[in-house]
Amino acid sequence: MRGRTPRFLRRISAVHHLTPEQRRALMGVCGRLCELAPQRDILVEGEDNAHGYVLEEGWACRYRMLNDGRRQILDFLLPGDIICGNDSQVWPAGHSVATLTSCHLYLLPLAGLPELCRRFPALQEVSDWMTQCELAIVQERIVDIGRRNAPERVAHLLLELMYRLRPVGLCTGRSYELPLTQEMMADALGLSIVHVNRTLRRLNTLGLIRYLPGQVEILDEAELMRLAEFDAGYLHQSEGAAQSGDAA
Amino acid sequence: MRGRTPRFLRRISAVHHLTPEQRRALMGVCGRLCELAPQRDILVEGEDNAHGYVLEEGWACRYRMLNDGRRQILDFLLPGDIICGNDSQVWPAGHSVATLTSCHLYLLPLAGLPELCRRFPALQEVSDWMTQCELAIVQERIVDIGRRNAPERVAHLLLELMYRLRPVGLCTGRSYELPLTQEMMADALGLSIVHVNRTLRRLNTLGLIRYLPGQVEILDEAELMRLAEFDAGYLHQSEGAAQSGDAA
DNA sequence: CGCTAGATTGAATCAATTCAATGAGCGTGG
DNA sequence: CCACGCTCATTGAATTGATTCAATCTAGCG
Repeated sequence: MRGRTPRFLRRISAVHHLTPEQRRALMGVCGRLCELAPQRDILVEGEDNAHGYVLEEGWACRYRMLNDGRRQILDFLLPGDIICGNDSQVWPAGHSVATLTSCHLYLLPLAGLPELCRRFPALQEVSDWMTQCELAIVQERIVDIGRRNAPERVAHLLLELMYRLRPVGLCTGRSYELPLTQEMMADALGLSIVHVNRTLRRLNTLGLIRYLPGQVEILDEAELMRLAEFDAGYLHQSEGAAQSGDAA
Repeated sequence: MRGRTPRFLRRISAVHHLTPEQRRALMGVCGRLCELAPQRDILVEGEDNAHGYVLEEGWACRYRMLNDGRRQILDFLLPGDIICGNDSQVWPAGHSVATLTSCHLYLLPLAGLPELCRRFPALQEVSDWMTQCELAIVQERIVDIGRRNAPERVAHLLLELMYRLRPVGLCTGRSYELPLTQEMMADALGLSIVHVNRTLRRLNTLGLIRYLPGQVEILDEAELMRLAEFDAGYLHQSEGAAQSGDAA
């Protein structure tokens, strides 16, 4: 049964009440579900993008490349997230978006959205909320990279991912699948691969997490939150909804 | 004569055409102009904010504090910028906003805005555009802090500020007033004060900039842009408008 | 079985921080 | 008018967190 409701509706519903009519309207603007291999660009920096996507399954990221090959991942995109080329149509995208794993996504033509939001002011609110979530996440990342050391950064990322995966049913208790290579984490956290490795290893040894490539379990959530000064508030999830998970 | 048009209208007009009616509507929602001393909190992290502000004069910033006193500045706010507690009403602010210099600002009650945007779809576009500008700026900051070294970061910041100050008439040719202490720059760039100092000094010596506390001149813009891989596109200014300055 | 991508570890190096002083500019009060 | 105290800028020296370089190890795969 579960899995029938698209993940993005699940994610929205955890925070915003949607009438059946609004759900239908949202589903209506989505194109058909398509599949993409890992490591494929979805949106490319500098191009104009007439449509976005809804990520139903798999992980993706926003990223920027520097000339000499350095990469910075701006944000991870998880199932249920909506991917707009940041800039509704007018401005060329300032960054690229790529799949990290194989993904299922709905095409989302942006043309109809403004009209839809005008017809359903509640959807304008939802849209604003999503934008604010995104903004809050990148702001938190700035604090991470700018002022937290490696263990704090890694801890913060692992907690953020847990809290974001919960509402879409991808976190069982305190463990979840983490389909990121250490290189991807490094590119998101502004660290080197080697240092991410050492840091994960250390958090393992300290008994705060159990990390195995592809899988994490948060062993000592309280201590990890203290270490990272993590406060889930910035994710803008409602209190109750944050608890719902597959296993809950 | 100049200065009569509020800076935020000037900033918007550089990119979006506004009808006289829309201008009046925008001015109409602004409260009276008030003054604030330097280093005063405008919005406080964790509080609900029923209103925003329009920054007419002076510099401010969004920031987050960590428990041990580390500070991260997320974004500088310049004259003409609009300051909403990120989260329209519903969510407590995830960060604080404070003045850096003494400031003049209009109070901006948020209550009326959604209705106004519905009445003037063009204003919804303007609002979205502003949000996207903000998002793009913090994303660029992530690249800065995550993957650029100190000289690149400082160069990038100085260029960004120049390009942002131009449309509001605060950049004369290639020099502008920079009312930031080196500590503020350090907190924005994820560096230590000492290192910011050395880096500014180095850029001076290299002849790329002329920095004196309170004042910057970009001496070799081309080389500085190459160094920082700076591309003003992310600021979402229209091509032509970017050229207008007090001295132009 | 050899190949490749990713993970892991040690050692050397380096960019940036911290610690510690000094200097310059400014406002205030004696 | 000048001395004191404050903030901010500047510089040197020591330290360190993180990177780079270089191997080795492992698992999946044709």
